[in-house]
Amino acid sequence: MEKLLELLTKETETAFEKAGYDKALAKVAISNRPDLCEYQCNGSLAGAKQYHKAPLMIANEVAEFLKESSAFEKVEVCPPGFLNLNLNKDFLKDFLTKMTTEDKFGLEKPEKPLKVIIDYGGPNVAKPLHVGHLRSAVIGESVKRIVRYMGHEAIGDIHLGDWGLQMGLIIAELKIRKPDLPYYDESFEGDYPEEAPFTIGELEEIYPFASKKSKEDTDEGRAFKEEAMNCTFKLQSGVRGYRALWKHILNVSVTDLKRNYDNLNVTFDLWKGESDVHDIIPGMVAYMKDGGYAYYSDGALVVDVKEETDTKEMPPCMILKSDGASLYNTTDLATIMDRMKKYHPDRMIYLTDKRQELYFEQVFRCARKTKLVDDSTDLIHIGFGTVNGKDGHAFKTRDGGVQRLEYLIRDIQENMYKKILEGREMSEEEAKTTANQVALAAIKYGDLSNQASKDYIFDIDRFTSFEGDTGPYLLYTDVRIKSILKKYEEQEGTKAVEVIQSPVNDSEKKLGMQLAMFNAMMENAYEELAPHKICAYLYDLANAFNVFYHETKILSEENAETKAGYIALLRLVLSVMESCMDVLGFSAPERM
RNA sequence: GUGUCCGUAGCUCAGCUGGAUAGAGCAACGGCCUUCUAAGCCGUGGGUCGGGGGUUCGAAUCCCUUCGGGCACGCCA
Repeated sequence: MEKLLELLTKETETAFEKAGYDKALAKVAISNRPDLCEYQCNGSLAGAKQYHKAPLMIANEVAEFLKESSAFEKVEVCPPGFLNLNLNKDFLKDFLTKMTTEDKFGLEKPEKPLKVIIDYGGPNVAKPLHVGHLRSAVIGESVKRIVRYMGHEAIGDIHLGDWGLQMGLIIAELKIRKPDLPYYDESFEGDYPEEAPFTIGELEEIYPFASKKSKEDTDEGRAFKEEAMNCTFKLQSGVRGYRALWKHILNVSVTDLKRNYDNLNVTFDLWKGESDVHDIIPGMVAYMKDGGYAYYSDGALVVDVKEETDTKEMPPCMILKSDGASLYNTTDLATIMDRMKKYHPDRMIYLTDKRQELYFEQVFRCARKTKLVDDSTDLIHIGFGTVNGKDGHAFKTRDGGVQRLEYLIRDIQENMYKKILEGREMSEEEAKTTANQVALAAIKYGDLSNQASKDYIFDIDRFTSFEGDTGPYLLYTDVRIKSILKKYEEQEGTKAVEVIQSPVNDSEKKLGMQLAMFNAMMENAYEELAPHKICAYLYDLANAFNVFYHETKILSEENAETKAGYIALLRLVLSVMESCMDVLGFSAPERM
């Protein structure tokens, strides 16, 4: 269905044309002077020059025709030529009624649904998630849901870091710690144990230990690094025992990652990783050489991605290091090739730290130049800012270490649990479930309500506060509505028919107007891939509801029709709110 | 050096495809619960939108310049 501002613009367009002016001037916007009017049209000012006429005259002429429109209950001309408009109440009622009957509140379906792959998460195997992984997961999940909500096909891929030197480091260290395992014996032909020879806890300890050892500037350190590289080579060459050990590492790690992402209500359709494209890299490299795209520069194989229009320096995209080894570029390009072959997506969206912007520009240009993708596929990088602590610097624990995501979440959950027990009578079990739900909303809303591209301060006290522009506030509002609806059903049963009425008071109208913006807002959030727009809308909607709530006695309303109308309005508010929350990746409890 | 992003109230941030008096939240202060969850609502104070120039009837928004800060710039990811 059409968007409210489009419908209103149609009315003003007609009036502009009838008065003899270009309808392109007729755009209606939400008023920035709510004390004067609800909507405004500034076209008369813009058209003054074109028509050599005072804007006030144009506005007056247009206003005469606009008064015939049934969409407005007030049309006023304000010097120097503003058209101030107020919406007709029945027009609003009809619009809201239509919203309730249409799928997704009247959001238009795409003519041709796109296939979109979203590459987010990007954790490394055998390394615990830390705060830095939060944004990719939270924003990526929301972007995926936005794309899906708009009616497109979205495929989320976690894109694991599962193939590099890190794996060799772990294997080399295991070799030292558990030399009796059968995996290193290349003459071994029996079956390997099904059980992994380590736990996730051990794995998480081994990796940093091995990594540190390999960087030591001693004979032992250098020898260890060499052994790790050797192990990496054997793994990548397909040596049976090394592959089996790697599988164990992968399985143990993925199980743990799934658990962590589940806690965040983040799910992936594909659990692909760098290892999945290992076998197609040689073919891709040959293709780039044969096609004349790639050449050797300082020993490394590169593809030039500089364009004539560039004003900045643009280093070439490196395909192979001078020692012949592949690097991140290589697997990323091979992944693009693989995805084109298997899925042929219309878009690929990558979520990483914004510091990788130039890198992705190079990769995308290279993919296009070498014709791994054609013009029908968009490649998009969403670079997000850093999560900082209250001091404005990168988020750290009290002792200066990297904060594990799991612990951070646990702290916030406990914090919420205490607050809920303080404020409400609730069983311990319900309080715990509710606390986790509220904690998730606090974290996600705290993150998503900022523009993705900007750095932001992860202020636990602020995010977990139940006051102001926070996740918990939204949930609280949602719960309030549920509570009223529940009481209403106890009073009236479920058989009463509720029909939205024309608003009688100002706060009710404001609430309705905010609801009416839903489809335009969602479309805009999709176009800009900007979850923070949904957050802002949700907050405004919750605010509008709370004002309405305070001014209106709903359940004690004596006129049955009016009361049922309120209930219909509340149901709409609730379902719009919950749809928004779902797209953001969190939800509200029944009570809190 | 080249490029890029940012600078808006004491703090955290919106607004940036140009419109009237620049908005929220927090913090401060003052009101509102015998009535649907006060985790709420209403109100007060608080800003030469980093500085300077330009375009325009009109600039936080567009252009130029300058200051301050972040980040990135071939063998990391």
